[in-house]
Formats: sequence, C-alpha cells, structure tokens
Amino acid sequence: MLSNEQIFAAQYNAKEVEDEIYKKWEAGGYFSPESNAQEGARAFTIIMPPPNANGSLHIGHAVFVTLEDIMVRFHRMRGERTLWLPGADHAGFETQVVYDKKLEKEGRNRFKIPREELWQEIWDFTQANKKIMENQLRKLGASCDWSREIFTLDERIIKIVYQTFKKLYDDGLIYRGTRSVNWCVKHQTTLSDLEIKHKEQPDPLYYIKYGPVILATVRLETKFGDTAVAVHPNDKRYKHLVGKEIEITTLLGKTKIKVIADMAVDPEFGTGAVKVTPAHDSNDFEIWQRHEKEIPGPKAVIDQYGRMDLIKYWPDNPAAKKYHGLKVAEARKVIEEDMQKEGLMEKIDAAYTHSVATCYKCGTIVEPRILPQWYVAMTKAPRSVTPPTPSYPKRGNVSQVPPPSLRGGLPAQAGEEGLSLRDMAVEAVKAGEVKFVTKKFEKIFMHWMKNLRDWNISRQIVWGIRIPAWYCEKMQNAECRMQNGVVVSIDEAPDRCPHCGSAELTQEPDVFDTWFSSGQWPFATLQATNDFKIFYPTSVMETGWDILPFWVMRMIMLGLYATGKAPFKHVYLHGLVRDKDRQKMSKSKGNVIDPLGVIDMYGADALRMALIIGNTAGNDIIISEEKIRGYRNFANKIWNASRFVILNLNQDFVVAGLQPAYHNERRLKPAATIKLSLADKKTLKELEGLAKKVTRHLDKFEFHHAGETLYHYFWHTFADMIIEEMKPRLLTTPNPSSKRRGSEPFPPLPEGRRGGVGDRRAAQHVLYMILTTCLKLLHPFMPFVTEAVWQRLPKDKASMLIVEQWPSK
RNA sequence: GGACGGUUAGCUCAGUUGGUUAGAGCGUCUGCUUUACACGCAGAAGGUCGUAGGUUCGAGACCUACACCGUCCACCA
Repeated sequence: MLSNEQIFAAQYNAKEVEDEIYKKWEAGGYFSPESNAQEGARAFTIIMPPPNANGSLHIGHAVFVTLEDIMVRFHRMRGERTLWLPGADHAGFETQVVYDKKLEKEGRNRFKIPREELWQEIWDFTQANKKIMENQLRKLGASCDWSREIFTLDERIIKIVYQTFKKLYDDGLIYRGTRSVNWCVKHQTTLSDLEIKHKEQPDPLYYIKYGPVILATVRLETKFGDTAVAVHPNDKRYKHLVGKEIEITTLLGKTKIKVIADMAVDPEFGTGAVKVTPAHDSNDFEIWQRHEKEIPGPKAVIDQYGRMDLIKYWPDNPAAKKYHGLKVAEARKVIEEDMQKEGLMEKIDAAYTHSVATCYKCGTIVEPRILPQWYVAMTKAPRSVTPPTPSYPKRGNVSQVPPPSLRGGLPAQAGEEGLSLRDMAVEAVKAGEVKFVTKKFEKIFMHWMKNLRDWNISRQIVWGIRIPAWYCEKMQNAECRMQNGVVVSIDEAPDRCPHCGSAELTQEPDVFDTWFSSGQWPFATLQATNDFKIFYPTSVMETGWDILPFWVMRMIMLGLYATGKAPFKHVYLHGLVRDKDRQKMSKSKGNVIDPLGVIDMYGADALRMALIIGNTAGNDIIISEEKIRGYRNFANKIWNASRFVILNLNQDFVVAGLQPAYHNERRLKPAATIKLSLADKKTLKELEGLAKKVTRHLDKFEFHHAGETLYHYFWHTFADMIIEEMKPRLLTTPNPSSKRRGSEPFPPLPEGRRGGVGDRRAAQHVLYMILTTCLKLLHPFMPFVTEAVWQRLPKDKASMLIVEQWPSK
C-alpha cells in the first residue's frame, strides 16, 4: 500500500493527472451508450456542433464543450443511454478562405490550381487539423463517443445530403434561378443573404443631369448600365414624363432612356427620380422584373473582378475605352471629374452616408451580379409532382438576359400540398416541439422566420460537396428543353442525358453552401452511424446564438422536412466569448485565446468552471485570467478537503485493521454500528437537499446556478464549517501526518463529551458521505479533479466516478 | 426604418412564481503556521438596484414613459 503522502501531494497538479484520467475513461469505453447504460434506458443525445477543421480550437469551442459535457455526464450518471456524437466540419467557404490565405502567403493562387489538386490539398489540410482538434477536445475533457466520430464530407453524409437535395428538387423546393446575387469580388463566389454584412459608410451622393430630370446616385460608375429612369407613380413632378423616352447625354454620347413609374421609388429621397440599373443593383433588378415589357433588360457593365466592362457594348467609343478595365472605385472618380467637365453634374452631396453590403469574411463591398444559382424555396409548399423546370440561360456569360418568365423561381403550380419549410419550422416551435432555452431566442427565431427569403445554396468554390447536377449541351427534344437540360443525378455521373440522349453533359462546377449540408447534420449523422432509431430526435442542440439563423433555423426546417420530426427538443444557445475589447474572437481576426495554454497553466476543470459560472444562456462571456485562477484554487480546495477526509479514513483503517467498504453506501444511511448524532442527521439531510437543488438546476439548464451552488457548499459549508467541526471528533488516535508527531503525545479526547471510536466512526461516515456525494455532483463540471480524488478513495473494488450513480432523482 | 437585450457593490455578473437585514466571485482593508489547503483561515468595509410615475399590505422583480449603452436585421438609390 502506498503511503498517504505518496498518494496525495499537498497541491493539486492538474497537469499530472488529466491526461492519464482521460485515457482511462476512453480505454474503458465509458463514452459509448452501449457501455454506459442499460439497453432499455431512456436515450439522451447531443450531436456536437462540428468544429471547423481549418484551424485549432479557440476558447469559444471550450464553451460548447463544457456545456455539452456537463449535460452528457449528468445524464450518463443518471443511467440514461447517453450519446454525444462528435464530428468535424469541412466548413466550405470558411475553409476556402483560410486556405486562400495560406496559398497567398506561399505566393500561390487558387484559381491557377486544378480543381482535383486543390481539393486534395485542402483535404489533407483539414485532416491534419481534425487530428489536432480531436486531441484538444480530449484535453477539455469531452466525453464524446469517438467511435462514432464523423466528418461532414464522409461518403455516408454526402449520400444523405444528396438524397435530401433530390427530394427537395422533386418537390419543387429546390430550383435554379437567375437573379441578382451577392458577389464577392475578392473570393469570386456568390454569398447568401446571411453572409453579407451591412456597413455604414460615407460616400458622395451625386446629382446628375439626365436630360430633363436630375437624379441622385452613389454608384456613378454603373450609369452606363442604366436601362430606365424610375419615379413614384404619384409624383406630380414627373407625371408628364412617365412612359416617355427622354433624351440624355452621357459621357458616351447621346442616347434615349425611358421613364417608368414604380412604387419602390421613394419620392422623398434625392430628387424623387432614380436611375434603374438592373445588372448592378438588386432593387433595380426587381424594378426591371416588374417592367420587363417596357424597358430593355440588364446591361452588365462591371465584370466579375469589379472592373468596368464596356467595350463589348461600345466597341468603338473612345470614352468607353478610357473607362474600360478600371476598378469600380477608380472609375467613379474619373467619371465624376469628366462629368463635371462636361457639365453633366448638378451637384455633389459630400456629407452623405449610407450602408453598403460587404462580404462578411473580407469586408469587400459586394457587387450585385445576375447569375444562375440553385435556390431553396423557403416559403413555398412542396409539390407532389415534378414540375417542369423553368428555362434559364446557359451558364457562363450571363450578361444576356434570361427569358422573362423564368427569373425568380417557380411558376405557380396546382397540386401544392403541405407546409413550406418555413411554416413547418414555425409550427413546430409554436407547438413546443422545439423549445429555446431563454424564451427570447424564440422571439428572435420568429423574427428571422418572418423575413426569410429564398436561399442561394450555390458557391463558386471547390471545397465542398459538389451539387449533383449536369447540364445537357444539346437539348435535342422538347422534354429536354422543358427541363432546360438539367439532369439531377445523385447516385452516379450520367453518361447520357436522360431527356434527349445526348452524350454532351457538363457537370455543375459549384458546390453547396456548407450550411445546406450541416443543416441536415442531426439526422444525417445518426442515419450514417445507424443510430437514428434510438437517438433521433436528439435531446439538446447546444451552440452559439450567432449561428441561430445560419444553422439552427435550417436544421429545424430540413430536419422536419426530411424526417417529419424536429431534430432536437431543446435549443440551448450560449453567448460569445469576447476579448477585452468586447471583440468577437475568430480565427480570421487572429485574436483567439488558446484554451490549451490556459489548461496547461490552470487545468481544464478551472477553465470549465470559469466559463460556466456567472454566465446565463445567451449572454456574452467575458473571461479573465483571475477568474480561471479562482477556480484553479477551488480545484485545489477539493483536492485538499478530500485529502483531509481520506487521510482520516485511511488512518482508521490502518489502525483498526478495518476493510474499507464505504463506497457501496449510496444511501445516506449508516451501518448499524454507527450512531449518528442529531446534528449529523441534519447535516446529511442538507446534503440531500443540495443534491436535489443541483439536479433541478441542471434539468432547467441553469448551469451557472448549479455550479455556484456546489462551489459555495463545498467550500464554505463543507470545508470551512463541517470539516472544522468534525476535527475534534476525529481525534481518537494519533495521526501520523500530524506535524506534532514525535514532538509531543497526541492530545486526549476531552472528558465527558461525546467521543470515542463510535463517535469517530459517525464523523467519518458523515464526511465520507458528503465527500462522495459532492464528488458526484461536481463531476460533470470538474471531471478531472473529481475522478482523480475518486481513484484515491479507500474502497474495496475499483470503480470509475464517470459512471457512478447520480445521487438524486 | 424594424427587432431584441441591458442598466444591481470598485470590476464581472447572479437575483428563478413580487415576500424578512439585496447576493457571489474577483479586488480592497484588518488579523492569523489552526489534523488538509497561503491556490489557505477568521473577519470587515462597500449598493438611494438608470430616472420619473403607477399597481400592491409589500417592487430589484409587474405596468407606463423617458434616458443612456449594446446587439441583430433591412431592397436609405
């Protein structure tokens, strides 16, 4: 037998015990539901939000790991069939951006690397990151079932994603549409509406002369793409011009342009007249849609790189040549000067500020372009029959206008049935099928749902799941033309067009928006691992509130659509960990705090507690080193209080030759030989109350309350009061660890007071019960130190705290 | 323009269905080798709960208005 000093150092050293303990858990298989519960037990499931496999974990990840691990450990100890399914996200665009930067540093360019080659490079890159991440999750104590770990690009997942795509397509909920989209000039891809950020910025507002009218615009350089002038229908100032063509002088010469009336024009703004540039403004695109018979179609005068693109329309015009190839910002300046010179500028309002759409990743101003993209219809009911797909122009040069009837989605069809994706989700939430922790998120959810627009799921990058579509180049018969040559094939690449038999098929180069696949994550993972039957719907979805619209919303919609059931019963949304300047931490900003560094210094338990306590659901988390240090101290407190109790127990066993058999006593009832005092009974009653209280808090997702309650009880009630009170009652035999050993005899028990061996046993019993109960209750929060102590408890056979029985109902 | 939060001790925040002297951690101050722990122990100071009304026997909690701060959304040319 090891001596007490060998077992217990006077200071808890997290670094020495954590890795070893994690290995024991993992090797013991305790993380899998097969080994942690009875077959018939109730299931508890959390699907881990898969971290992006494009970097290492930051402190934000530590938040979700802690919260989810607390829930998982709690339910596991309750005997539930507990599954925490880990994964990693290929994170399409995000990873592409990270990798682009890496390439840039190496002096390379993604557009010059062959698709397959680039794919393989990024694949290797993510696999390497994935490994690092997994070990970081282990360091944090994540008790997830590694045997089920899955990557978002796993074949099994892709298959399911394709099936959902096909179903949506067949139901008419996915379509290819040509319309004004958000184009990032830097990243050379479109972005969904959620991926653009509006930024306030000052820009001169130009009042330009268009023949008889004066109109205000910021985007001077788009004027060459104007196809009309629009005014409000009730605006008396322009009534006489509506429907007529006016002659205007531009820098490219004289031309004619039509004046139209549209409700979208605000008569209060500027002069009440606006230029209509459908190719480069999404509003104007919509105006054109409403007036397509009256005015010419979009004229794209800016190319995909954000450069003026004029000579295709004005091949011989010297002015066009002058501006051609200039970047938007430069062109604007030059055009401003030239217009001043030509007397085409009425005035310039330099004090004007407005908001511009920018790429959420790089901040580049988004350039609206008209492109064919795949869309998910959010507000339309599914159709039971496959509709003829509207025709659209071929991919590639889209400066030609699509046929009018075919822009913007589906023609109205008979035979619609069921609820739209949006309505499914709204109904499910209203019915309480999905509950948000903190009601306020339900409000936010509803607000989002109200304002949903169709979702562009096409991305012009290589890193992602390629959209399983092909385009027939020939379109040799009516059927094929009816389908616009679109071939959706989810099993294999088609040799021939199923419509017309042509062998000339071109594969869609675009990949899915990563959220399209991760929106299916809960059911896709469980189907892939054959766990769907038992573990779906899952119990809790725990993630950051910032991805409520990106992810949670879409999981609810797609989960309901694909399986008929909402993918989770509760949504717990945590806040963002912010740095000292309250800035969101993100890899791209480079302001991340390394959780591993913190763990190395203070231990994972300390970090976990610091992230939990003092934070409620949905509130941002500001973390400080002092706070972490405080909970490191608490871990040490646990260690030392335990040390005290165990030293006293062990000593008794050694002296009296007793077998340690305490560990089986789960109930708070002592053996018959032990006589508890009234106060002892009261103390144990309070302990039961504590367990109940903590359990209640955990059931209600009040982790901060549970943690704080335990912290306070353990330190200020148990350690400060109960242990102190017990000390005299334990003084029946000399304690070899006493500092007085050898110098003076052990003090005798006070005469005439309760004492003796019986009383000592009672005191030991109480201490033992409190300690073991607290260790269990604390385990979900601080798994390492509690397990480390548990392993040092005197007991007659080995056991692991991770699967001990939870001490309350 | 729309929506959602917040305002409680020096700092970071709790305060659960309205109920005694409003709590915690950190920090500050005073004193302590005590069968574990100085990463400790004992104790102390510190708050007109954003402002003004209202409901109530009773309001930090509920209602109204206002002020300030923050976040998100948005087709302000």
